[in-house]
Amino acid sequence: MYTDKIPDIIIGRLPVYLRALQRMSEKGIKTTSSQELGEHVGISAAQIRKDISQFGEFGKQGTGYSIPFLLDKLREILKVDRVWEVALVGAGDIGHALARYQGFTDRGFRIICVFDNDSSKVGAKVGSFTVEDMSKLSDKVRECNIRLAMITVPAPAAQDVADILVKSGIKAILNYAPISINVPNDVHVQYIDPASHLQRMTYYL
Amino acid sequence: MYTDKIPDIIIGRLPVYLRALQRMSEKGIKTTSSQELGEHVGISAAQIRKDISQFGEFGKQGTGYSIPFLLDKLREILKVDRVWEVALVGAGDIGHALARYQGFTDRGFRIICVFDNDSSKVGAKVGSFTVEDMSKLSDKVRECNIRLAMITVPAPAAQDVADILVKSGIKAILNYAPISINVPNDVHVQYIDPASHLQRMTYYL
DNA sequence: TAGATTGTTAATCGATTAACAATC
DNA sequence: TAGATTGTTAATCGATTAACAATC
Repeated sequence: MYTDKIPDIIIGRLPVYLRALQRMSEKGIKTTSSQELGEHVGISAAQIRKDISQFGEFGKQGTGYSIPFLLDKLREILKVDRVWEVALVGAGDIGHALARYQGFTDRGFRIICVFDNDSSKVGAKVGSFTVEDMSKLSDKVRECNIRLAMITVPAPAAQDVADILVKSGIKAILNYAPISINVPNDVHVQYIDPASHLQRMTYYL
Repeated sequence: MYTDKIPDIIIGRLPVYLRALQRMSEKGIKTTSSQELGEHVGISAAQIRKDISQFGEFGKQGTGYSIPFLLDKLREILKVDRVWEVALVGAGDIGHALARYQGFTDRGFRIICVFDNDSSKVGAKVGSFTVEDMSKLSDKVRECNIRLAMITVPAPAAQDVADILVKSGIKAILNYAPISINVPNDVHVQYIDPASHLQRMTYYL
């Protein structure tokens, strides 16, 4: 175990392991091996052992890994052994879907507010939330000390929204707008763009 | 230029370049450099030149790349110089959002049918589509020779849906269900799982 | 004990970067 | 022409794999 500086590519695989282990756990499975987990997620057993061993000796020779134990450890490593409050900006179709999404529960996240700049949407209900005006965004993020946000506004508005979020203290952004956004080095961005994902596959067809 | 076997990691960056170039083009910009494009997408100029040069000599010393020309080439390489028909399975909130999503137009994709196994949803309208029963899925995919599908069903149903899709001839799947699915080697899968994307960032907070 | 599987090492493989001649 | 920027090479850096001693 050497906790120096873990490569980001390893960090990116941990949520995949965590997700698979959560599924196994739901099925009542209590133990797994790097071999078995690897078959589930499509990653070699050697790589899984190497990845996990970066953080400690979580397995047992001969028997493999205790799923509840490894779940705890991975949640702790990824800091999702708590619940993060998330701000959602954009109350369109995708925003609606996210506001009502059940999949954040038990994975460490909870949306707590929804914003839009469209006055016809402000005040309306989206899931269990009342849409607030964009002008309230900054204060809310600061007051509640929110660190995470999701952007589901149209592409031309995304950079402006990102700038406001960054200025308000947001440190991680999940961007659904199909455009690259520029943020300071200490702010993390992940992109979800279905067309890009599809384009990555059509190359091979 | 050596068209041997392009690494998948390069293919994965091409949609990002394509997206950025499309934005520049919309703004009326006609020319760019590896330097400028790199600043937009957060990738080094050297890497962009290297990636692009895998496919041909598309730039000019001194002036850089013609955006319309590079757009054409990238679309051709990624095979999105045409329109791919896509089947959507799952008419929940995410399915709704995708069915109504305007972002596929001009990026090479068009949803042509929506399926669900919930009899209360079958026959209902989702965007401009009428939801069809899952039992019709296989025939439809075969008849229309559909190669691409998106899965937006709950996790426990995703593997079954994937199996049906694969058996019907689907070769690329965009999976929104938060679970790894197993498919044959010649079928491509991409995952969209907001919780996983967020977990990848909380590590750094 | 015998069998199974980890954690880790060393070797291999692949990706990124820096540098620069070529040339627009 | 002078300045800018490509495409490509070689060097560096990083990731993956194979193998196996340790040990449950």
